[in-house]
Amino acid sequence: MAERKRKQLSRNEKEKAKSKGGSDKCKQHVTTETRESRYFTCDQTHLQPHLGELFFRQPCVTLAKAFLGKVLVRRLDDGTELRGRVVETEAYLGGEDKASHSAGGKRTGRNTAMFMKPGTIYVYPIYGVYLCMNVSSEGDGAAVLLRSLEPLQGHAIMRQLRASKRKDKARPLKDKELCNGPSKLCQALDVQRRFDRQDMASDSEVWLEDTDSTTEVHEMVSAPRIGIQSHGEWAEKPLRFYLRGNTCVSVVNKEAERLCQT
DNA sequence: GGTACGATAGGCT
DNA sequence: GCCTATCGTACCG
Repeated sequence: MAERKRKQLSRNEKEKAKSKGGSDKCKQHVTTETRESRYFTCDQTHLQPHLGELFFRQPCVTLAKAFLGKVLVRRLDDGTELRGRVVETEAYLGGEDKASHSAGGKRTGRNTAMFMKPGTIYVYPIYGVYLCMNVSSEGDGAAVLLRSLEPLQGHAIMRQLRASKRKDKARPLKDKELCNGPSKLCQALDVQRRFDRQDMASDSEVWLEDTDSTTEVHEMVSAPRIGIQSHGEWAEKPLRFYLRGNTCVSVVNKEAERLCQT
C-alpha cells in the first residue's frame, strides 16, 4: 500500500518534471513517426546493429546502466521493425539479492535463463496476465530487468499491440504510455514467452543497437527498485536506473533525483 | 488534470 | 499463497 502511494506520488512528480524541460529528447522522438524515421536515417551510419556478446558480459549493475540509451529492436514476422530507446532498468544481482528470482542461488525451470550466458533473455509471466523481460548479465543468476522504453519507431503497431490487451472503448494511449512499464513494453514489442532463453546478442527477432549518444552521469538517476517492498533491506538498495527527465520512465523518484544531483 | 484503490488471473513453489 | 503490474473507475480540487 505504501508502495502504491509512493508510486502515485512519483507519477505526479514525473509530470511536473516534464514541464520543466529535460524531456525534450523524448518529445523529439515521440512526437511523430516521420520524425523518428528521419532521426534514424540520419544516424544510421553511427549505429552498430546488434550489440554482441561482449556488451552483455558486464557486471549486473554496470550492464543495467549501460542499457540506458541503447535501442531495443524487435523484428516482427512480417519484417516490421519496432524500436525503443531503453530509459529505465533494474539490476537483479542473484545470490545475495533477496529480491531476485535467483536469490540464494535458487535455480528453477522458470529462472534458468538468469544462469545462462550474458545476453540470454529471461521472460517470465507475472500476476498471471503480464510478462517481464530481463537480460542475463555477468554473474551467477544476475539479470537486468528492462522497465521502460521511449518509443522511436513503429508507434502505430505498438499502440495496436497494446490496445489488443485493453478494453475496446478505453481511451487511446499517448506515445509515452506505450512502453512505460516492464509489462507494457513486452506488449508493445510483442515479446513472447518463447523468447525466454534466447540470446539477445545473436537473435534475429530481438536485439540491441548502440547509438552515438552517451549517457552522462548527471543524466542518470539511481533509485530503489519497484514492487519488491517485501524484501527488506534489498528493497531499499538503489538498483533501479533511469534517464532523468525522460517522460517515458514508469516511476519517477524525486527524492532519489535530489540525492543523485551532482 | 490528479490521486487512490480494488480487481484481475495464472504460473510457480 | 505469493508475485520485478496494469487497468478502470471513482473521487477530488
